[in-house]
Amino acid sequence: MAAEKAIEVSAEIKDEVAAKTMTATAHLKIRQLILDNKWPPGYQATEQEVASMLGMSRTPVREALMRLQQDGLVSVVPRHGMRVLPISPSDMKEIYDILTSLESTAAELAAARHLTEEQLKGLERATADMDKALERDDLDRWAQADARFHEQLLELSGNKMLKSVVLNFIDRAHRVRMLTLKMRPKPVNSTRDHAELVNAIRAGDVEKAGTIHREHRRRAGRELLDLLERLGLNHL
Amino acid sequence: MAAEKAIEVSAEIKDEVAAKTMTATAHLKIRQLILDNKWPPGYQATEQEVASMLGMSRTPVREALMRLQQDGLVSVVPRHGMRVLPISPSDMKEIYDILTSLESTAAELAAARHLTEEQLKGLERATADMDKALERDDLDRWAQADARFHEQLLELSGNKMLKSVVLNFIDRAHRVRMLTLKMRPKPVNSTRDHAELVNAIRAGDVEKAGTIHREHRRRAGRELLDLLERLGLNHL
DNA sequence: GCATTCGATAATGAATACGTTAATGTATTG
DNA sequence: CAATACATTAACGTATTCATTATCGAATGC
Repeated sequence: MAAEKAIEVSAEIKDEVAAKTMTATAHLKIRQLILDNKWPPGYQATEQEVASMLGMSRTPVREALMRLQQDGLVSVVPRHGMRVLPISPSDMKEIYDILTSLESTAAELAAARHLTEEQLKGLERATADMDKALERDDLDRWAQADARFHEQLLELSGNKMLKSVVLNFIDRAHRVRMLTLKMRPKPVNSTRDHAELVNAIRAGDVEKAGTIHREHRRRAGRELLDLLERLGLNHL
Repeated sequence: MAAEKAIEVSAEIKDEVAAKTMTATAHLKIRQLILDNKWPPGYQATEQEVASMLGMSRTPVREALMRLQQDGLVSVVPRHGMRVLPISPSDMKEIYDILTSLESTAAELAAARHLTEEQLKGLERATADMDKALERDDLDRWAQADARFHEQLLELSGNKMLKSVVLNFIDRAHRVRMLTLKMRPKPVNSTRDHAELVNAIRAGDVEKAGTIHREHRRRAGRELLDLLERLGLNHL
């Protein structure tokens, strides 16, 4: 009875992830389905349905769903199965306040470490890629480079726990950011912000690195929230 | 064969938590055993052993252990069961950097909300209790009041996700803080800091609220790390 | 005596089985 | 006709079973 659902699981996703355990596989696949909007906000399915779709038993699916619930991507309510959580503007505000706080701390930590040019290389490259992508109006590539920049920065902060928390919140916001990517003003000054940030980090200017990134995130958050409000988008 | 372990599960803990599901029960009980240091850092047990101790099957225990792993309290390694994670000084630094960042953000958010006296009541009471406890040299009670203060502050920030992240990191650091509570200098200026913070929040002074709390946490973190280093405590 | 290989053991990851309980639809009653 | 009671069903939570595989120890060879 769970044979087909409104949204089918594409074959690629079904096989490409050759992970270790079924639980890990289930977690990865479901997460990807959600991030890619293949399972849109509000999408519901019972444990058994998900299990059938993924070709495994309920046990690992159940475990994966519990993890995803902790990750803030789904909610699991008895008798109704899992449900992909929609993101409201107020959720986005919460997320952006957290990201602003933690990422600027990451910038400060990175600046305090007096990194070598070698270590800064990754940030430089990502910045350059963002620039290039922007020139070509290739927003998808820009987003990729931007993501790389942020991940590098987190890595360079040296704080592993901070990194994993931030990556989780980036996941939560992913869908909304992708959906609005092409609606918001081109991120022209984003590149400049990033370049300035790299310089501050290179100079070991903790204060400045933190401030630049805080302002950068604040602005981005405000723009995004304004957009959501203007468009009346309430649950994404 | 799992009948008795070096460390027995006390009867109170075994029964007092009458939660809904076995999984939730297991999670709560194990968490409590770890926070109370009944299962000290490095403590190991197989799924089956834990299940026997808690009087349930492996299934809910397994689920609980996965959650606790995400919470950063245990690690689960195949064939060796769960292991209570020790906290190193470098872990403590990571945790304190995160707490400093997020809690000062919480203070800023609270200040920005222009709270009513009614809402500030909880903070006032907690501060007063800290004072009283300190006068009586009752550090346990002081710690309780301190915890209440921080939880109230998080609540007043209005950011639920931030609150839950912070509470998780407070959990991770709990053991170390309790162990060092009586070794570090009496938190005499802590009360003053908190009173000042409440005033800044009352006045709606975002900048000041953030700064005060940031400095407060930074100082506390430094003191704690210095202590750990002086005592050569490496895994708690 | 020490290292290595082989095999018994046990712990895990996953599937399955089972009892409980909430949701749904039907029948009954006012 | 509306509301309530009841029966049915299915989803879940947990226990149990099963296959796989790493680990530990003993036996063997050097």
